[in-house]
Amino acid sequence: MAGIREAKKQQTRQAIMQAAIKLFSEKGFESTSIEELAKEAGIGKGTIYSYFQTKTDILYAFCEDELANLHQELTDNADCEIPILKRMVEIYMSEFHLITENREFGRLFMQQTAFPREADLNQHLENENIYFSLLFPLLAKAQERGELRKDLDLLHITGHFYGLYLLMVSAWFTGRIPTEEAEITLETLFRQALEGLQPSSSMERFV
Amino acid sequence: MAGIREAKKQQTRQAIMQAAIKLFSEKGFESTSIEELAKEAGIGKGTIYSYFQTKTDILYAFCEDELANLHQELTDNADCEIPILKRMVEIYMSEFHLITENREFGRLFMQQTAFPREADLNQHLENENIYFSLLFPLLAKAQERGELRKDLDLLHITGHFYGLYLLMVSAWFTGRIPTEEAEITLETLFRQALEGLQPSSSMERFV
DNA sequence: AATAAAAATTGACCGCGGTCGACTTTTTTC
DNA sequence: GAAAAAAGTCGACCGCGGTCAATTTTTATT
Repeated sequence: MAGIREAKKQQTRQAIMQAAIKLFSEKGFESTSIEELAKEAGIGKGTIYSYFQTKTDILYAFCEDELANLHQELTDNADCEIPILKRMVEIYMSEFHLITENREFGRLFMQQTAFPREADLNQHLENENIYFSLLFPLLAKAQERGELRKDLDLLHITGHFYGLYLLMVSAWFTGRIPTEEAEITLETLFRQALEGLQPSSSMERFV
Repeated sequence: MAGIREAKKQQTRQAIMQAAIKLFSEKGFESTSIEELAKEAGIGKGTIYSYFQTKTDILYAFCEDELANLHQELTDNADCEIPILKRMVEIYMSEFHLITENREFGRLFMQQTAFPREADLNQHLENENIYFSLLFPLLAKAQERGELRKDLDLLHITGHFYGLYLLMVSAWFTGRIPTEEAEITLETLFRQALEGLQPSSSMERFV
């Protein structure tokens, strides 16, 4: 039987993930040692390292699973026709929700996502592409509808929104905004971005 | 003499910083052990921990020194009258320059600045205030000149620019933009922010 | 079924960051 | 200036993340 090994590997990987979810949730990431994790998963310590390169990789694997689910969900009921502002807030807030669920996971994940180690770049770019494939269609449609300027690069627009999201999450971690204000803050920032920071010609009468 | 102890402490602190700059530059942050650092500074390992709480704190202390110098410099020749776009690009690019000088320092610093550990929040907020005291006057003046909308919160405007800066730095770390494109990218993003992502009334003829 | 080759598992081991109680130096008290 | 108190220094020690040579398990070959 040629499949035994493959099947077992998947099983072991799952066992590690399950143990990780359990122990990380119970005692936190830092307080859980690799040895405990291995014991809980019913394997030896060294074996873990033939499934994950580092301890944090285990965490990221979990985060990416969650994120992949989320993106699938978002893609499935992708309604391109609702206003872009509302839609973008919706998308980013659902990601933000994952972060608030476990602050410590979230911190490490954001650190690694925004400013990744050189070694993790490939994996990072993969995730980014998933993102783009979700956002580009939405933004392109919005351009066609006249909600977004057509002379702007889609990449720059995506980046613009993402940058504002980063800022909001950063502000949350530093305690500058509480969880319940996150959404309104993000919406305000996005609206600012759409309308522009400088007085528009049509608004000159107010200035 | 009551001052002996104080003076010595400052001296020792400096010795640690000097040793850190030397060794971190020579062999990198991760490859330098606390024990080596202590030896280079001519003190015992444990003593380091009565000056810095963690190894990374030594790094941050260095970064903050650099940043404080930079901010002093920027405050000194603060010309409030040049266009806000140009001025903001200038300010953020000079900070970005510090980051490019040592990628690894930069990564840790950005990770910690944007998404700080709970324990470091106080220190973080202090730094943020220095920032605000630099930016607020500039932005307020720009509002008066009519370069920025007066109906927007200064905090949100600051955040908006900072968010775009975060995005640009993130894109640099992920290799999406090379060093020489950093400035033009930042300028593009800032201009987008000023003009707005949606078609302005005065531009409707182009749509 | 026997044997060889390949792959996976393991835990003793390493080096590191960080701790802590023992020790030394400085300051205060009288 | 002697003794007590306070502050500072130190390195053996701890637990952890991560490695690797030895071993076991699976697959390929005949």
